This record gives sequence, structure tokens and C-alpha cells, in this order.
Amino acid sequence: MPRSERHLANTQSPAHCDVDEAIAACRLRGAQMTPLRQAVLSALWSADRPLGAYDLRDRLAEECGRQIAAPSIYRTLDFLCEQGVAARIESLNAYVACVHSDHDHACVFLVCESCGDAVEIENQQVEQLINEDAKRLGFVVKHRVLELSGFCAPCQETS
Amino acid sequence: MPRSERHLANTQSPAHCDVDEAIAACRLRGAQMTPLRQAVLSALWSADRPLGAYDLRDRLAEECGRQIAAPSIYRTLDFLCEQGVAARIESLNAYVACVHSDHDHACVFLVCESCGDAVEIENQQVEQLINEDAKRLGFVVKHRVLELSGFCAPCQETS
DNA sequence: CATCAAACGCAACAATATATCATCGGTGCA
DNA sequence: TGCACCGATGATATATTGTTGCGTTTGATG
Repeated sequence: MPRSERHLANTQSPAHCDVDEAIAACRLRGAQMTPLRQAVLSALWSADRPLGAYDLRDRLAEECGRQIAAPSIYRTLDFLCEQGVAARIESLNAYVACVHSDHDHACVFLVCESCGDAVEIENQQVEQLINEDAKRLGFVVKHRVLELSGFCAPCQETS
Repeated sequence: MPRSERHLANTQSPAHCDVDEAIAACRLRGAQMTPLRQAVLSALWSADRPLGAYDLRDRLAEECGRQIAAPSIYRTLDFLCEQGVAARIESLNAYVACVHSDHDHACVFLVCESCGDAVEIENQQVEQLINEDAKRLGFVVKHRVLELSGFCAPCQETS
């Protein structure tokens, strides 16, 4: 199920949004939402799993009829991540659209080794605990990478 | 300060070990500690920051007088990570020696963007919270990636 | 000492990411 | 209008990181 249909199923989580809302949010912050940036974000939203930069390039190539160069893809992804509307999953070298709309939130990704999908959850408590640890050590946190790999519920049933 | 001297400074944390203890622990589990594996682990212990696979190759080349091929390095690192005596830091594409001796523990790394060093901390509470979240969603966790990037205390003073 | 599996070497290659410079298009301003 | 500037994108090349396949060596074990 692509991200664009999943917010209805996830009603227990707070503050979901969709592509258009994400784009609007960026615009409100004064960010330029160029055609390329919108295209990349849409591609992430319509994907059913995290996409690598080169996957994205291939998907966009089909849509646009031309090749976007790797540096453009990476620049665009960096922008979207800074805006908080996408996130990089380090353990996959891949990117997902961010379902939670806050600009600066810590999210935890559950990455399924079988189907390859990554589900984003939010946990304020974890964030708080981690911040306390960091604070105690005098460490100033700029960015959080919280990823769990394993097997999602549907994939356990089928195996 | 290299890992090999740091366990004395970190007296508040539990169950620290050094290179020799780590090697002994692997042997107890029946793992073959070959010269290459010991050399790689020692190199990680004596480093003052996480090392990339190719950094490691270069360091070993100086010591051994010959080039170890990339696949050997990666195989060795995989082995050490499985044994729990080293860990991969996804956000750096690099590896560190693991200071905590438990075979299957979740550790959080504080990665300084300035000096490049990564400090390992353990937080049972975080681990527990995350496990609860995963359990609620029917997700079976196999591996955890918990990394915070930012600035460590010493680096803040100097800037 | 014979056997077997695990570890290692080697060569090629694939995937991921960045550096550098050129170009394009809008914006502000004389 | 003409011009200088700036951010976004294009294009090319290259760097860095990671993998595959296969043959050889090594070391534990009977």
C-alpha cells in the first residue's frame, strides 16, 4: 500500500498529512517547491517502500521522459529532508516521504527485511529519554537516526 | 582518546571490556579468532573514531606490509558485528569496537559532527520502549540502529 | 595424513555519493 | 530596458563504499 493511502489506516497516530499538505507546508515556510522537488516528493509518496536515489532517478525518467542526473536527485532529497517532508533511512541508503507533519520530530522507522517497507512511528518518550542521556553527557543533538529492522506482521504470517 | 584507554574514564557505565576480553569472549562462543580478525578488532580499538572499511584497509596495510582486499575487510567486519564486539554506524558508513560486552545489546551512539568520534551508551529503557512499540505493531525486531549526531561536550567548548 | 568446511585472496564490478563548472530563470535595482 | 545577482538545475567526471564469483589456503578433526 503506497504512503498516499496509508494515513487512513493509521488512525491511531497523530497529525498525518499527504503530499499536497506537505507541499503547502514547505511553501508556508518560504521554501521554493519547484517541479522537480514536487515530482520527487510525489514519487516517494506513491512508492510502497523506501526508494534509493537511483531508483528514484529511474522512476522519474519514465515520467519525465528524460534522465535527471544523480546530483540533482541528491540535492532535491537533501532539500526535502531539511524541510522534514522526507527522511533518509540510513540502514537502507534510501528515502521515504514523512508521514508526520511536524517540522522537527524524531521518528522511528520499522524496516521490514522481507517486504522492504518502512513504517514510521512516533514516540515522544523515546525522544525524551534520548535527549536526557545526551544532555547528561553534554552532547547537543542535531539529528536522530532511529531504525529497527526485522519483520512486519504481514510478512510473518506468510512465512 | 582511543577506545583502549576510555573504559577507565567511563566508570559509570556497566560491563566494559577491552580487546583481549572481547577476543576471549568470542573464543568462548566457539568463534575462530584468526589473525586477521584480531588485527581488525585491534585496529578498531586503537582508533579514536569510527573507521570506514577502506580506512581500515589502509591502516592494516601499514601494519601488515600488504594490502588486504576489500571483501576480506567486509567479511571480517560482518563477523565482528555478528559477534557483538564491533558495530556498524550506519550514518557514517563506519565501524567501531563495542565497549559493552553483552552479546545482544542495543546501544545508542552519540556521533560528533566535529571531531568525528562516536561514543556508545546503553539505555535499557529506550530499548524497552522501542520493543513495546514494535510488539504492539506485531513487528519482530532483529536489529537496532540508534544513532544521534550532533556535538560532543569538548567540541562545544572549542567552538 | 586425509578430509572437509571455513576463511581468505583476487579480480572485476555494482551501487552510492560528491565535486566542479556551466546554464537557466527569476528578482531587484539603477 | 539592461544588468548584476542568486538559487536551482544540468552535465560530466570522479570518488567512495560495497558485492559477486571463484579459486586457493588454512586449520580443525577423525
